Amino acid sequence: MAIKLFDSLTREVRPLRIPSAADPQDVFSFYNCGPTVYAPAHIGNFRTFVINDVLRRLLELELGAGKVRHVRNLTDVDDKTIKRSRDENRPLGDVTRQWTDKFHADCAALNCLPPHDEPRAADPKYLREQVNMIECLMEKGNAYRAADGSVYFKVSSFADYGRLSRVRERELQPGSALKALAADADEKEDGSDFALWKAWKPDDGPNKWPGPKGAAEGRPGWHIECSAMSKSLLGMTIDLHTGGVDLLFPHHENEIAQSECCNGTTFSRHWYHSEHLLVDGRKMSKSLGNLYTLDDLAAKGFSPMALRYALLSGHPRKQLNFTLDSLHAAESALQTLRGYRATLPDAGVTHDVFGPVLTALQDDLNTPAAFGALFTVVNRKDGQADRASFDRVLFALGLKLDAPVAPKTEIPAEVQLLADRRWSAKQAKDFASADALRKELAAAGWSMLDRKDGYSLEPAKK
RNA sequence: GGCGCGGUAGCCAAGUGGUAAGGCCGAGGUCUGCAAAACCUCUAUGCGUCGGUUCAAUUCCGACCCGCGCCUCCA
Repeated sequence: MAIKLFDSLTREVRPLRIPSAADPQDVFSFYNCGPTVYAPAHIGNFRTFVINDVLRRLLELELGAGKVRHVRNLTDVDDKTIKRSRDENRPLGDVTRQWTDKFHADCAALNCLPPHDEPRAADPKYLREQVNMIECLMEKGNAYRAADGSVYFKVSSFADYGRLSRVRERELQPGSALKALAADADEKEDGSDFALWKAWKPDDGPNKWPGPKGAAEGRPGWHIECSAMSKSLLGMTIDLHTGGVDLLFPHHENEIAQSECCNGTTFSRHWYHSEHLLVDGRKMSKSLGNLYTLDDLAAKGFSPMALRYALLSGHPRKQLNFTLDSLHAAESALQTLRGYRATLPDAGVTHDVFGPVLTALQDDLNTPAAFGALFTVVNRKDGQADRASFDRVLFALGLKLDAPVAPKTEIPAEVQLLADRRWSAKQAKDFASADALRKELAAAGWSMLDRKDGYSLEPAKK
């Protein structure tokens, strides 16, 4: 069964290309715009990466692991990374390595499969590719050198510009957007042109590289990295390009312009954009102070797997309002799945009762419907399910059901004493005292869990 | 102002022209001395408002109200 996915360009749900099974060279090429590594990624970033991870997993299940090539880039040279390096007075490479490592650790915690390639924009190999592409655009008359040695893409040279975001149908809000347009208007021939290469400025410090022929030393613009790295690793036409909705314009619009002008062929057969995660009903932002990282949630006692579940609990193409409540719900739901899995026989069932879960995912990545289908089977408890088929859908969703690591909490001596006294009272069948002591423990913030042969203490749940 | 998305039970969230999946919370029960866990049962005559089309609308159409996003380097 083919995977169907909404295509942002044609605005319809349509099947993804199926590579030829007979041709081992024919693989499904999938490029996902990655993070800028200058700070920890926030949970909104991870919504996109988790959704893309489910897509990757689904493709592997559908086509076979060897038939999918997944690339996700790292933006490690841009205004923000350079600013960080300047502010902290350390080399750009140190800064980006630190945050790349953190990103990888967070992805691993969220059980995201590593992409097959993870190219970096500042990698000399890919800097060369970017410069090549800019030179190609200059030769073809799609780009020009500005007075300061920067190079800009000439938007008017590409007739198809704006097809993805339908930017031509929009009218700019006077005041806000127009101001931004004016920022570097001196250097551009036209306000809508965008930078391919940025000439070095003192603020850039030591971060500069030889530019395209005729241009000044400097660094690549943001958009060109994806065009160049995608071409280098996946070829001129790829099967699928994804990212968050905010990348639709201008980033992806500009990528199309660069790639199609340089290569003379279709850039991507399919475009997919996941919607934003909101917090408190608003987009996350530093200025609103509603930005969470994985570490913030860990500090509140939530597991990364609960976040993964919560991020998938809304339809990927709809805004999802994140709340701490949704994390509580996710922890409980995961616990239910854990208990259920323990009841399953290893194998030996003739038909796959979890088919509807995968069907929901294949239908435009409907993750909430997939969870619904999953729990419908779980609740049936008709003995028809086996562990192998359950694990298959868990793989698709990327859910790991390891027992959560209980945070080690020091038990205060007085709490331990109360617990010991209660245990003794219980053994002596002095239930009145035992109950009173349980209340004292609760007041101290502890729950005492009785077993036949002893007890354990846990911090009381809220 | 332009472009786009959304409003479904206490919270979250699928879905369909023919009478509302699922998760969480909550309630009752079984089991435990009690508690916890586990398991069982229950929980929207209703899908923003008002009209229209239809045998039938939450689902289609129109108007309106409310919320959110994007509009040149934010996933």
